[in-house]
This record gives sequence, C-alpha cells and structure tokens, in this order.
Amino acid sequence: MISKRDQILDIAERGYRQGGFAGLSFRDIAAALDMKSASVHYHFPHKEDLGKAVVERYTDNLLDNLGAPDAADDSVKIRLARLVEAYRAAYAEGESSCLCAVLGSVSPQLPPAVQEAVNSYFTRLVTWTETALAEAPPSTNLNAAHIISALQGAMILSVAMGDARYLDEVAEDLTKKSGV
Amino acid sequence: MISKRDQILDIAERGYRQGGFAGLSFRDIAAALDMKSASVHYHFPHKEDLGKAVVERYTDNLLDNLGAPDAADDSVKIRLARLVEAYRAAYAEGESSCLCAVLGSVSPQLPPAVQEAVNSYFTRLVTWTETALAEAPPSTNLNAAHIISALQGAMILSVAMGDARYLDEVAEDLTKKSGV
DNA sequence: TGATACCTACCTATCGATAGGTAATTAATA
DNA sequence: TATTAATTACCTATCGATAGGTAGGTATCA
Repeated sequence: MISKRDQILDIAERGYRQGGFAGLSFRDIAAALDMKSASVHYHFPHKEDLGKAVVERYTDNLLDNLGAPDAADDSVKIRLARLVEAYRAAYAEGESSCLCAVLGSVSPQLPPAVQEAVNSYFTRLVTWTETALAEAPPSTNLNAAHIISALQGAMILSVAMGDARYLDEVAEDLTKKSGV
Repeated sequence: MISKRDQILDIAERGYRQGGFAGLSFRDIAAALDMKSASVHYHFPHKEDLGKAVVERYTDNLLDNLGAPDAADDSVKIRLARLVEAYRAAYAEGESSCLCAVLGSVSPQLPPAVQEAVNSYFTRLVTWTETALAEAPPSTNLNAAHIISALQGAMILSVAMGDARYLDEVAEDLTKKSGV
C-alpha cells in the first residue's frame, strides 16, 4: 500500500513535468486524490517543500536505475545504453519532459530549495556520466555535458512536436557513437 | 521610437523565458511599462494572443539572424557557427533559456495557438539546419535533431547551474565536429 | 467625427496558506 | 490493565493576494 505522501509525490511529479512548477496547485493534487488542499499542506507545508521532495526523489530514483558508473564488468557502451534507456523510459511515461528540464529552464524563478535540488540533480548526473566515460578511449567523441544536453533537448523536441522520433533519433545517434 | 506593442512583446519574451508561460501576468507586464493591465489587454486581448505573437516574433528574428541555409558562398562550418552563435547570444541576454525550450517542455498544457507557434519554431529550425547540412560529407557525424537538441539542452544546463560553461563546452564540441 | 490608446473600476476564479476542529491510532503512565 | 496524553491524518472555513478578463469612460489626434 502506497502512503498518501508518496501518492502526493507521484501526482506532483507528473503534474510538474506536464505543466511546470506554477502549473500545478495544491487543489489540483487534492482533487486527484479525492481529498482537500489543506490535507496536502499537512504533508508538505509549503509548495517549496513539495517541490524539493519531488526533485530529490526523482534524482534518487534515476541514479538508482543507472547503477554504479564504475562497475568493473560493464563497458562504457553498456553504461551509456543504460543512461539513454532511462531517458527514453522517462519520456514514455506520459510523453513528458524530464522534470529537471522543465524546472531547470526557469530555475531563477523557483524557490531556493527547489533550485538547489535541481542543481544537485544535474551535478550528480554529470558526475555519474563523467565517471562512466572515464575509461573511454580519447577517440570517443563524447563528453558528459554533451550527452546529457542532447538527451534533455531531444525530450523537449519530442514533447513540443508530439513525436517520439526526435528522442529516438538522438538516442540512436549517441548509442552508435559510444560503440568506439 | 519603439511602439508600445513591441515594448509589451519585449517584456513578455523576457518574462516567459525566465519564468514560463504561467509565470508572467498581464499585471507584471503593465507594471514594467508603467501602465495598467487593461491597457495590455487592449493590445493583446487574450493571453493566448500574446503568447502566439511572442513566439512568432522570436522565430522570425532567429531565422533572420541565421540567414539563408543554402547560400553558395557559405560552408557547412560557417552556417553551423552562425547557429551556435545565435544560441550563445540568446543565452547571454539575461542568462535565460530558449523561449521555445521553456514553452515546448510543457507544450501540452499551453493554449493551442501557442502550442502551434512553438511547433512551428522547431519545424522551421530543423528544416533550416537540415538544409545547412545538406552538402556535408557523410563522414560528418552530425544531424539536425542532434545539433538542436544539444544546444537546447546545454542552455538549460547552464541556466539551471548558473554557469555558462556548459553551453560553451557543447558549443565548442559542435563547432569542432563540423570542421570535418 | 471617428479611430487610437489609454484609463478607472470592477468581476469571477483561483492561488498558497492558515486557524481551528475531529476521529482514529499509538505511546506512556498510574 | 485501564486511563491518559500525544500523534496522525484528515476536515471545514476562511484569509489576503493575484489571476485573466470586461464594461464603459476619457484624452489625443487625423
């Protein structure tokens, strides 16, 4: 049985990804869970608290899925394939953008705690990717910022165009290049 | 002398880029121009009208700056450098994301006319880039969707991290690869 | 005189947030 | 073990602020 707190986080994550931080209200969440907005405030007093919790859970889940970036029995290619697949799976849930692309694109306008959580998402993800690429030969024409940027941008293109092919194309391109 | 209509578009473009479509109100715009919100409605009756006009002007300005994608006296490298520079310049204005990354990431939640305008931005930009790359030798490991995605994503990373180096790094990477 | 570009004044809907209360569960104590 | 104290998870009702939008008036100028 999923706790009410987790149900709120689920709704909020979906809502933020689809409509941005300003696009989802306490009342929207309450209505989706058949409760009152005051009860959502019981679990998360301020909107900033909710946003921070959503982003932190989202970050932890992604890094869990990615696994260790330096496991001895994985090749660079396999690690990169896991990263690409994580983004394709994220898009597939409701054909929506990455939470941290939506929030990060308007970062200066977010409450400080949410800003910091988004910053931490990218910091951790860049670190993971740099580590995953560490053993790649110099001929591999890939760097962490480029890979993450391309995936984030491709998700937005696919959402804006209503067409998964943009993400598919970039995903294939990145995977191909990682073959070395 | 800049018309009031254009002044409104200027404020709205900056505001949407910094805070998203829901993050800028008619009152915000009016306050910035020392007028009343009802007067903004005189120029743009509905928020949808304003959003559409902002995106269309933004798109036209970008394509004007890029110039012809098939001018005989330009190399692929020069064309791509123009594209990359356009994005760097856009970021430099207020260290903010691309308007159509901010809006496109939450496209399904936007009013239909704004959705269509954003869709048109990406359609026209992809077409421009494909044409610009048409003469590139097959060894050039670049395709239009990949280039645009990487630039869009890199802007978001830079905004979210408050650090221009992410965009700089990706820009250099793309420019280098276009050298052939 | 009629169009243009504003204004005042207002409406309805919704926002995040708070106060104060209640039933059910759990922990601590006599 | 029975009673009491706290805690959990909600509720109703309301707050001040703000959202997009409108009706109708006014000053300016061709």
